Amino acid sequence: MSSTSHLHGLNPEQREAVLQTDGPVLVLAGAGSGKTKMLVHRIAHLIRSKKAEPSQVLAVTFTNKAADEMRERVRAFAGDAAKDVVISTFHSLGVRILREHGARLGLPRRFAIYDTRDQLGALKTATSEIHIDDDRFDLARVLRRISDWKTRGVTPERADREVAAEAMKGNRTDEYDLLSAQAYGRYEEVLRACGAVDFDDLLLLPVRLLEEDEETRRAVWKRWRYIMIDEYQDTNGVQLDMARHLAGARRNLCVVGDDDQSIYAFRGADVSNILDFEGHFPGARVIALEQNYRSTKRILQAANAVIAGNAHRHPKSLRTENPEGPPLDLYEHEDDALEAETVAKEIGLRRYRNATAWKDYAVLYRTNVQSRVLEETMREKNVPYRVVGATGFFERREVADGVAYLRAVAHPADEIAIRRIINTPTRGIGRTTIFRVIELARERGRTFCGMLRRISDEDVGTAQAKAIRGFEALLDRARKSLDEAEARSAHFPPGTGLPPIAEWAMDLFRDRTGLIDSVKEDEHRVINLKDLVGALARYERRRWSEKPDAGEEWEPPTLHDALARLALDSEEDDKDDDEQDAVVLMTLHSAKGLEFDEVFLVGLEEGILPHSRSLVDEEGGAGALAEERRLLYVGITRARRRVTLSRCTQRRRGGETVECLPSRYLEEIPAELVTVKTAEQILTPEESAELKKNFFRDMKELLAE
DNA sequence: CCAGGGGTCCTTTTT
DNA sequence: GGACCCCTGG
Repeated sequence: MSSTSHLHGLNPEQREAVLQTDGPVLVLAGAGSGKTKMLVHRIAHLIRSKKAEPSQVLAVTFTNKAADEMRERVRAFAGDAAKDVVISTFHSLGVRILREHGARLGLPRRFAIYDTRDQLGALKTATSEIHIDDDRFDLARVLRRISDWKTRGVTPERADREVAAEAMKGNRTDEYDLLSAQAYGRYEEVLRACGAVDFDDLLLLPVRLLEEDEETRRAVWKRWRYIMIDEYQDTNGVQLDMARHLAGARRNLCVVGDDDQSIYAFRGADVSNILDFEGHFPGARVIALEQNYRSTKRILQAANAVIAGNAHRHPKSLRTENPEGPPLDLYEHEDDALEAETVAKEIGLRRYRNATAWKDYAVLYRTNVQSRVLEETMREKNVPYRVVGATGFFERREVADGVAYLRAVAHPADEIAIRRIINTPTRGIGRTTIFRVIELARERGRTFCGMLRRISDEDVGTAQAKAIRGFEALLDRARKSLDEAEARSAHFPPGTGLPPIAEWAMDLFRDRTGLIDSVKEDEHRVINLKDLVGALARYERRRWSEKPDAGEEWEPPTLHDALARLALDSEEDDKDDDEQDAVVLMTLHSAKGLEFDEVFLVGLEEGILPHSRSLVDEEGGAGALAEERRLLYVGITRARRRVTLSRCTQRRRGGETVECLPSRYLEEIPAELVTVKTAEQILTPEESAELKKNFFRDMKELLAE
């Protein structure tokens, strides 16, 4: 077999990118240009041409969703030979490196991973300890500042010096800068004392290891010989460093991305990483994928017109051989309730007329709050929908409590988790007692958790001390029974019932802690807790299904590992799998990388898109507006067949009604591509009757099932 | 000292 | 729907 015979089905650009396996390569992949297909072929080519063992190939993505999808497609295309290829997110890769080599940085073998909520808790501990009145400050803002330093690799000492230097020069220093610099160091200490790392650390610490530790470096270079990075335009400074270290002297690095789809500057992503790739990796080949396979000509023209307004871009021009397609629609509504209603009606009508499925339609918005009205209206009109992303499963109070219990058991030093559940359900340990414990811990130079373990009747009241001892005993017993559950889970494949760790968790929530009992008046909350147990069960089964055939190393399922995955994969909750037939609601950010037949882009107004925060220029500068434009570009290019835009002249925000002006980007779309409509035009009385009949029929079908 | 009820404010985008 | 605060009653 010739080594290139499997490349048919690719266009010449894609083929060139696949075959370019030595040295650094930048693939500028326009929207809808089949870049995932190209990556899948590239992986297969590396294996088939015997350039690398499957396990020496590493593909890095940003989201678990993207990793899952690529894994699936690689397996479908290249079969079992490719199952050892490592496809991982940056953060999971970080966990992997830290588990193996983190001890060199003094990290415990089983560290906790803190999400934003936990980070805020840790920051609050940190600021209260240095006697900063936290009421006056928005800690989320302080945290963003700290995170910003971390993603740029700035240490607390350097942050302190920089801020002090600015103040010395008499520059107007933000009091937030001063506070953040002070809090930063203490925040890091709190994390270490809790045996925890935050999301930034998952990138930062592995890079530090790769820089400072020869052994880690050698291990990584030995392990992976061909590196691929998807969505490269979203990398930040630390991720660029990681890319450099992973590639090493071999520089077999292939990055794929589209600078026009860079939408994560707010979390440190730096477009210049992709714009200056040839500077960072001299001698790099640059290949552009400019053929679009996804959208109609009109959609592409509209998208191109919008993005053309941005100055600093890699020049490229997308073309397509797809049909012209219908014009884009633009609705102008009186308010957001009417907007939602029209979207729901339109989808119902079009689905009926075109005999399409609910899941062919997506509604995209700039901010999560916008989903509220849409959800209400969809429910009202019996349109099945699915909200992707935020206010997710893990943010529900009871689920967060459940997870905190799991963490309190798995990580005895995890102060944030323990403080969250020490009095849920209430067991007589109130605020005053907690403050007393914090005070005592400081006086005696102990950690909060250490203090809890040694509390005496004289330290707090007798009743309180008893309650604390009871709580500690509860955790101890839970730890012992977890050991047994993990032992069973390691030795026996899961049967039909709940696997051991999941069963243990169920027992913990139901009997040991009374958590389920405390929420039993709300059926939903009980179900959510059971779903959390279900997530553990799925984890255990998956772990077993990944067990290699013989001899090879395999990590049996553990609660600690399950928690790490849960923390990194917020989508873990889509138990009712992706294939359910429902309209998809999500933010423009979540939509990147996806495609739909029809896309509704709502809220195209000044203040929403572009978002008001990008106008006031906190630290984003002029770049913020360019990023808003890219968001719209991403939104438009998600559609295969049809795009419907809408805006409102009024919108309810909080309690009051505010006036809205059309988004500045709307007038940049050539008028001949757009049909302007008003809500009255969509449905004639006959159509509306037709629609009703349709719903009736659906209901009947549903009941028949 | 603790629990629970009833106000207030707020919400850019995410691993 | 949250997180947070203040108030009341045990």
